[in-house]
Amino acid sequence: MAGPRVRFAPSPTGYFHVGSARSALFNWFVARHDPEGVFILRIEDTDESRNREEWAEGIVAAMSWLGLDIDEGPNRQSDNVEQHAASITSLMAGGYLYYCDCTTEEVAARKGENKTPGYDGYCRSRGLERGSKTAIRFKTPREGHTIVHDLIRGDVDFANDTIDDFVVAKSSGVVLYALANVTDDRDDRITHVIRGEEHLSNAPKQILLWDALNIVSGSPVALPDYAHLPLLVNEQRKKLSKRKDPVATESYRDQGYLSVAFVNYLALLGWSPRGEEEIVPLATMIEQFRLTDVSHSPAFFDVKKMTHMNGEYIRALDSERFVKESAPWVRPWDCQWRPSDREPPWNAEQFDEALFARVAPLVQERVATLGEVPGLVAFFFTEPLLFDEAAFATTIAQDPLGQALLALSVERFADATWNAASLHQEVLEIGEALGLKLRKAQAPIRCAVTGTSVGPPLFESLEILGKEKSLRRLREALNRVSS
RNA sequence: GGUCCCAUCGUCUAGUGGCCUAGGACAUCACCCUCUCAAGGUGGAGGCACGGGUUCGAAUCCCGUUGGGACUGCCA
Repeated sequence: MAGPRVRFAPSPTGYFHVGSARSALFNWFVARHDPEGVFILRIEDTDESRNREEWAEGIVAAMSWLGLDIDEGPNRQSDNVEQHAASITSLMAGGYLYYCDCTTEEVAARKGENKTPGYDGYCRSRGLERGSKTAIRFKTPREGHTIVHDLIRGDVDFANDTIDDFVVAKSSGVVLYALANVTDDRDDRITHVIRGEEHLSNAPKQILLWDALNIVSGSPVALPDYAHLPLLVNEQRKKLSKRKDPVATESYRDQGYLSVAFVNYLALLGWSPRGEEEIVPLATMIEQFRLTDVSHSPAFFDVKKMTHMNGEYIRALDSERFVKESAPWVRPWDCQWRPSDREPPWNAEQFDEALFARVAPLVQERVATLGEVPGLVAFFFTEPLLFDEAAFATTIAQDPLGQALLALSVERFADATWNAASLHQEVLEIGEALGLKLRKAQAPIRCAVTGTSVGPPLFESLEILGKEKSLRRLREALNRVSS
């Protein structure tokens, strides 16, 4: 028996929605779970306003970043317009469709108090011919029920009389989603339709179309299994909105989320691996994933939790890999891909790759996203130093003891052996001389040398920065007080 | 309004009639570690929406209530 054939069928927009990413991932899981599974990408671009070339490229790029490799495609729905038209022709011939010239206003006006949902079927028996203003509607059966066999939710029962005679083709001739999608799914021999829950109410219409097509085409295709994924919601428990919520996958990439962490987190939204551990290898997810295990209720997209997981993934990288992954943020100029609007505060001349490699281990365990890396190492590469004025004021400017400590440090550092261990010892002693614990004694030096009160371990940083530069900064900080 | 979906800690979830005094993770609080900040360690607080059934026994099954949500386009 052949494996499952699944498709991810996004409509192009300006970015890749995280909800789409999750749908794509679950489809991909189903395909990869079976050695013979096939994952198809079909871009549904039939709406004229949604067919910009770069948008489709964005989808492919985002999926490639996520590691969701495609077996067939990307296919364009717009390449299938002939098949869509053929569906219309045969369905019309079979008596399943009719022309309708009602305007939106007329439909609404006639609806009135009527109990019938949506369109009331006014044109069904008018025997209209094709015209420039005629849309095409489906003759939804008035009797009976349509059952959606949903792998996640079980059987969902829709009474046919609650479904209106929906439009399958616009007056312009363009075939609409419901039919275009079904036609393509039939042609692609899709076995599992896995998509967001917002499509659940489309399912009975599509099943009706599928069955009708089976009859008129003379070549029946087995109905696919359906699986409607729980929605991704915001804090207000509403479907993630492109307006109000940060939903662009690309922006998470820009911020420095690792794709493996992103995927792992996404998988946890509506599904969970066996056992107590949530951070699991991709292969484990693929192996354990079952559509029937997907949860029924909406899931909140919790960036905080994802950030924590990303931190764990970053810390688990070996140092060399961390340096490599950080490249787009620390030396974007020689990277193929670079985050948008995130230039580091230094230029190619100031940056020193070897030096960065030495400090990398110090920052690796301190960041949750790669986008935080430049901020932590900026003092190594920028000149002049950028000061956190509040920190400068409390640790140096307004603290005579801090100034005394800096002065003493300048003296003693001049003859010090320049490595972290002995610098540590020096500062310990300088502090003692002034009656300061190391905690207090390191603060002014840190601020003078790095410009802030927080950062990588100080003594290692001094060692790497070098004696000359460190001493110069200590003096400059002192000078800064008087000016 | 109509149709449909959903309901375990603040959040994501484990749980498929007895193993549940409900487990884990994030967030949160306390303490430990500590040159700052993190990370890490230990511990704490925190949940089965409500009401009826069924059953010897229900977070788990049924019904109802309440509450949330999706859809209701000549968009997908």
